Amino acid sequence: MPLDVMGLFFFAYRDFVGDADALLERQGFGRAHHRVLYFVNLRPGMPVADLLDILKITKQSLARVLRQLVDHGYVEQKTGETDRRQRLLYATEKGRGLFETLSATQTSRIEAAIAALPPEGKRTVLRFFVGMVEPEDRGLLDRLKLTEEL
Amino acid sequence: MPLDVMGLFFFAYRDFVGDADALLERQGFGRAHHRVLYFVNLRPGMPVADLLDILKITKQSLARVLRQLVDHGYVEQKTGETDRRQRLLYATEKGRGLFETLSATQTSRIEAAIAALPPEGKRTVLRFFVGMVEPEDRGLLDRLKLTEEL
DNA sequence: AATAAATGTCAACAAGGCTGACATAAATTT
DNA sequence: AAATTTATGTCAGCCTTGTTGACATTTATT
Repeated sequence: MPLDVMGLFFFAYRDFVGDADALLERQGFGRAHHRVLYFVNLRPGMPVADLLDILKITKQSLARVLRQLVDHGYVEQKTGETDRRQRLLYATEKGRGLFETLSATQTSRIEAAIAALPPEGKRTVLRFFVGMVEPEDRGLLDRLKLTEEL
Repeated sequence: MPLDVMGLFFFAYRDFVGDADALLERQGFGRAHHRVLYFVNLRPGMPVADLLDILKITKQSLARVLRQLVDHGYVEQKTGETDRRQRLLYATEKGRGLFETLSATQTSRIEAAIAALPPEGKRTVLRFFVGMVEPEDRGLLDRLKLTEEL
């Protein structure tokens, strides 16, 4: 059993998400808000249904978090042009600012970890991550343009 | 910003932990129980304090989960020999069995992802993970013998 | 006109984090 | 020997973020 991979995966993810926790708390937000901010910043104009597929949570859970982000002016919703039933999600200027603050420590941590690897290190790590994702979701990774370096 | 690493890290971890969720639910357990089972299987005889350091949760949170594991016969506690204040944690035969069941799908997922990488792939990934961990906790990784392949 | 889809909302519940306060036994320090 | 510290446990209550089920609204599709 690859016990070492399991364990180190746990520690790495623990410290990766831990970076933003203190900052989030000050805003009265949690990790769920951070995840929404990440995807809304990554692909502005994403419909609610896509976010539900990505986060794999229920719409009720998402609604609660999203409402707070909208109410506090971090995210705005616009009616879709081609399909007017959709609410397309956009980060506001304020939302982009918060996301960048939250990401600053994560970014340094990632860049330091990659800098210590051999030349092809980043590609290898990204390929590992893709390999860990459910095959049926790999197309989604492409659509989100997360696999462009591969 | 290494947005791709952030996103793929999220998806990979989501599907990694998701593997065990269905199985855990049948036992009435959750991810917290799984994490305890992992570390108790990895290093039998671990004192409670070490587990608290690792999981970075409060003793009250751990106590709840640990109590259920002990009550259902998956984990047993023995008084430390050198320091009789300590309660050393051991997985029972039943606990080892459950852990192996929970790990089966995670193991295949990890092995498949690594098999698709170049020869040095596993080492690169492990080194990345270590690089993501807080420097002050890297000694802990060594003590847990999670860095032996590096 | 009927149905389906995208979204929102209300209500109730559970897991698993948290804090604070207090208790006990064993080790260590004074 | 006494005082203090350490390792652990426990009670009580709170918060975030997940869950299910039911129902409403608007817009698209059939």
